[in-house]
Amino acid sequence: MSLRKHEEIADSLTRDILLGRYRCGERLPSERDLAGRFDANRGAAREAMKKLEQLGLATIAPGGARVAPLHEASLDVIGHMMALGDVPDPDLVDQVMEVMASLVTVAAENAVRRSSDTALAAIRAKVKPLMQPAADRTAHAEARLELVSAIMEASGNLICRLIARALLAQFRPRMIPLEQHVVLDQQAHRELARRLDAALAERDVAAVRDTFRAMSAVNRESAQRAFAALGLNGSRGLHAVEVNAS
Amino acid sequence: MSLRKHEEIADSLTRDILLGRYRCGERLPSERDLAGRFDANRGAAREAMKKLEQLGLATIAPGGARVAPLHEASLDVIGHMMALGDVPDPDLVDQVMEVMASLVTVAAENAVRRSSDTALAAIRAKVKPLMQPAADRTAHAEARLELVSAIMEASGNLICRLIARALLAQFRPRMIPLEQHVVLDQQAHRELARRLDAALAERDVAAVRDTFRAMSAVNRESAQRAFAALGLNGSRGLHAVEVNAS
DNA sequence: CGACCAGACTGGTCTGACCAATTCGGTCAG
DNA sequence: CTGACCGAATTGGTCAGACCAGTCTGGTCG
Repeated sequence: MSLRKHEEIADSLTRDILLGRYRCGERLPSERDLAGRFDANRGAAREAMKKLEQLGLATIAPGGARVAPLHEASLDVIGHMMALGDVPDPDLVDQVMEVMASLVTVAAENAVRRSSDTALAAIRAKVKPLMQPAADRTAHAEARLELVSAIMEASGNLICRLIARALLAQFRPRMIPLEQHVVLDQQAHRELARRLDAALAERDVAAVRDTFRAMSAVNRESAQRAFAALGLNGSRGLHAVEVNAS
Repeated sequence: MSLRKHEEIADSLTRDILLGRYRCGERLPSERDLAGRFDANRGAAREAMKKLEQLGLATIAPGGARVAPLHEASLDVIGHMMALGDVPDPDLVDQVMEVMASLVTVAAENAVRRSSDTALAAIRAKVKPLMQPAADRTAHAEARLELVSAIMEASGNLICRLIARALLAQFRPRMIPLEQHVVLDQQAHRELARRLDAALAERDVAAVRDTFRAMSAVNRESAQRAFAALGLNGSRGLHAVEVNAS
């Protein structure tokens, strides 16, 4: 058990809430109660509760802490939601990829409009590896991520960067167990990369947008195929974690 | 001074970091030092540092805490960034509105595709008020927000909802001082609302997308006009808060 | 049956202390 | 003079115990 006490408590409570063992609005155990139950200091229990509040899973007030509605949680909960099972929920993964695609498109439009020629050339350099047959799966994924990072950086939109970073930080580690089942349509991807490169060269905003949209569709489909290969069809777990109003 | 000690310390440090008084990578004062400087308990200083770490503004490790690169911060920093001056930075506001527009579009596409007829009718009911001359400014803004909320809820994309909620929670309060200077092109907006209503009725995804894009353009322009009315042209403060790599 | 009140309970804060790891300074060998 | 090296001071991490103000609960009284 390398986890510190407050992490142990926080993880346990997080799981319990996300799995619906506490209903929304219900009272959570008191700090002293938790401290006793986990054989820990009250400070540890307190820190755990703070963590839960930071995640937006609980509102903590004098008199007692209560479970908050899930739709008021922080963005950081999705990492915990994806960690509930040994494999993340397919629907959730698709939602993350959808939002990521949208953000990348926004960033790309800005990058195309605002970047200097040299900055644009740097981005195109990141596209190059995607136009050639990939050495292996992870190398290809790595190249795609580098392209996304470059575009985010060049976009000049800090909000975009922050959200994308937060999403990827929670998303990537949870996708590792799936990586070996992802079969990307390399040929289609190479063709799209070529189109993207051309669109960037001409600073054709509409073409860049459309190409990214197509790319994201390919990625999302391949991810869902990976889930299917594991015998998981969509719409599975998100219903258990009901998004109920207060 | 109704602020508690740890809030006072955290706010002070947050300002100092965001204003660049501490460089990225630089060491922050120790907890004991802060406690002495603010005449507070070490627990208060500790809590303040925790808050900074939660904001992603600092990485805190045994041996000392250091300032983290801004682009690795949490989404919650933008609220603090917008609170740096008496009026938020125009560029930052535009970035937030751009991302929001993108998210709303994504949500709307999903809502159109996935909603039941009754749910879609509920959304169209939120569009109705926007098709008529608004009673006053705030009522119109309120109506737009309700529409966005309804679309987010109907989208079924939890990530979208969480991000939009987090953004709006930080965005709205900071825009209050600007509200009186915002002059929205009511006629154009009514026309767009009509187009949106028609597109929703026909479940025309492309039309919905285009209409939202146009709406967001109108909103962004009117916001920037409000800044111009205050004598603030774009590109002002974000350069002071340089986004420097580690 | 409802209003009300006291006591138990809760989170918020403070004090003071100890530990392990990291920093930082000076020291000493090359 | 430079470098490695080592120990003391400092740092964050944790713990224990205590008090306060506000909330909540359960029983009592009208």
